[in-house]
Amino acid sequence: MDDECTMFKNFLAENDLKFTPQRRAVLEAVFSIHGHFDADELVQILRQEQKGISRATVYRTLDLLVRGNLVRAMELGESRKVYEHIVGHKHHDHLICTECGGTFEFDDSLIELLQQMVCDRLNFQAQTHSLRIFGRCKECR
Amino acid sequence: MDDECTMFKNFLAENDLKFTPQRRAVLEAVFSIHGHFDADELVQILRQEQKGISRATVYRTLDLLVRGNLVRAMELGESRKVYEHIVGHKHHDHLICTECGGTFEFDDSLIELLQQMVCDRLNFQAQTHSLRIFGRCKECR
DNA sequence: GTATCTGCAAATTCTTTGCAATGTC
DNA sequence: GACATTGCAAAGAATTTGCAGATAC
Repeated sequence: MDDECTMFKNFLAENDLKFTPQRRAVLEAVFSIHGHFDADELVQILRQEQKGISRATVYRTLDLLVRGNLVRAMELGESRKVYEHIVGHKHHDHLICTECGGTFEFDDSLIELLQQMVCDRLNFQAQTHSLRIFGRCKECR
Repeated sequence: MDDECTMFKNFLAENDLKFTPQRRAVLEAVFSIHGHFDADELVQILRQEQKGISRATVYRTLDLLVRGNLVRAMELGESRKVYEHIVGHKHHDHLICTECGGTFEFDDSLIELLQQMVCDRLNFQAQTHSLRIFGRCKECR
């Protein structure tokens, strides 16, 4: 629980940025959510906490967290961006139900292999990937 | 070249929609582009053709083309949506360079297999997928 | 003829930015 | 004390929508 805080502080220090109460609050909110969330959900959570943190600060901090590799940004087929924290959350991919909009995570092991093969062939240096499989979930079939 | 036109007409007829000159123009523009494009590029092309087709119509028609399975919509890491036509364009995935923003297509054969495995396990009925590998391309390394 | 289309401009949605006041190191 | 940061409100970018007149079938 202090892990991410230290990481964030380090990232900030390395870039001559400051660790403010607002940034701490956003960080805590982000790590209190166990799944996906979007910027607005974060704003709502922080609003409930009465900390008076502005939407602009949420966006700005989210950007820092992504750049600091504490948070991953994704598009799950919707228009707005969706985020999830990285620490203690291993990489996974998504099944997205086109009927109910639900998302389901799955682990990839073969994909890493495949990624390697493709990249070798094209002389590409892979950093990360995003695999989304769209279809109909168990319930909606 | 008439293929997509027939398909689109069929789709429209099936849904009690009309085949208008504007829709024909958008269709032709879409199939005149051989790679990815976004809504605005389409607007520009049509503007050059002096056909006076409005931005709203472009968006509306693009939506129809996607629903009619003539066009695929994707997000390649940018904020705006990117499209490509489907007919005569087999499915592929993308390598996206995080440095220069370039995109490179590659074919997937293993992925289909992997998709099947994952879906069987989770009782999910796959319709399509999108695999994006982010990293640095040959030039940018 | 009638229900669908179109263009227009206004509205939405999500995100970013300029600025003056404030706070961190 | 200097420079980063904040909130606010305004600006932006991409897309959607309401409406009145035009049009395909």
